[in-house]
Amino acid sequence: MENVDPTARRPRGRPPGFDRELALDKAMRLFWDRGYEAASMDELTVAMGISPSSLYGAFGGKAQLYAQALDHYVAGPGAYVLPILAADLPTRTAFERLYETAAFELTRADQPRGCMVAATETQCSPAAEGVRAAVAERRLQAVRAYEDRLRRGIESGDLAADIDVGALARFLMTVQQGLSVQARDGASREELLAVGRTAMRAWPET
Amino acid sequence: MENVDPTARRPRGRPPGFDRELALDKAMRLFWDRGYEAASMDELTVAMGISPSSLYGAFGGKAQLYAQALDHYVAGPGAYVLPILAADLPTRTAFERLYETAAFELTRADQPRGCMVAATETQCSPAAEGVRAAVAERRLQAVRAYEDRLRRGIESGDLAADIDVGALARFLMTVQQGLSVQARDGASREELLAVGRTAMRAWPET
DNA sequence: CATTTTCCATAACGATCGTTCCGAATATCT
DNA sequence: AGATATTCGGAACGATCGTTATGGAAAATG
Repeated sequence: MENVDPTARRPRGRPPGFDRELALDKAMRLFWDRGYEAASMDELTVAMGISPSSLYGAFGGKAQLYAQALDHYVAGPGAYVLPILAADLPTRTAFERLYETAAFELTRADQPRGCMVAATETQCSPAAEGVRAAVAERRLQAVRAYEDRLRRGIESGDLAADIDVGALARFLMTVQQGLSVQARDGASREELLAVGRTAMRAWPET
Repeated sequence: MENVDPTARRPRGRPPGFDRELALDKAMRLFWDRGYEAASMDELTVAMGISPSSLYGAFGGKAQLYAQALDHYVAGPGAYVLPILAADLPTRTAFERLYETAAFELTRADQPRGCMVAATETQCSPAAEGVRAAVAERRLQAVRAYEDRLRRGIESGDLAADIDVGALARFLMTVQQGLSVQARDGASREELLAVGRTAMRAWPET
């Protein structure tokens, strides 16, 4: 934190007239709900409560705003994933909890449905290819995080050493992606929970 | 078939200068690759080899063209699903084969990657809400087809009568949707096959 | 209070969006 | 041949896209 001290030296000119974090949060929610291309600058500026010139001054442009909104998502509404993987739980329990939490988070009434990363930006115009690639990279990171967690499970002995870590991690991610589509299509929390429980039946015998 | 007879009576005016089915096929591939909104009329007319006026005359407009392209997909590249469900196979074998075939179809070099239905149009501008709803309805139909197949399995005795048909069907569909995202992200055929095999471990004991 | 610096609302930009209009082309029917 | 019917290519439409330029308001410093 900085600049919370009222006596702190402020820069020379007129101070910004909006809360940067709050504006970013509004942008995140619109991108999350609509996707990158379907969220227009007009809608963004209205949602954020700022003018185009302010948006460009503070964030750089639409693509850069999306990138920051994506970070804001991963650090905010999507931040539930890593702590569950990092927690001191049996490996199987960790993924059970991951799906339970996902079922809850993907269907919250106070948020757009689904995940901003899992199943978005799979199609786009050539102009948005950069954004698509950035989101796809996030998905790849998630698979790698799953793999790391599974390897840790093997090391700690609660997962057989001969399992195909890549295949299992990719399967677990596949279910997450499918859950996100289902959530966007209006599936209920209970339905997602049932899907997650069914998926966990694929867990390898120890 | 009709109008294959060369002596058949032609309608009054100038005959169309393009093959309607072929043009629809080209449109389908572009929509399949790009999604509805990211495929522009300009690109569509170029890909189809016709002018905007011909497109409107023959298909009605962009949204109607998409609807017909979606039918064309389901009757064409996406037609592999229903025969597998209808085939006289053990229920479990049917879904094993479905995933094997999906892994093959979703990664064909001569087609856009992924499925045109499974994980597309989950986000869009308000103007395209109708298209989004139409694709979502197709997804719902697929889940229902899975449920029907599972119920048939219970009747024929190769599936326990007390299983949660809805949950299992939805899980199977969830995996299909996730596979489509993976395919679009560049996953290999072998990786998708491995995911499918892993998913089938969730199959209930008989 | 004057000056300096920054912010921001508005308007305008060129490009592209989906759609429509119009004249020329090409067929059949009388 | 002339009238009629249908299609086609291309230009043009209004709307909206993301972005930038302009100019005045606001709040700091000196």
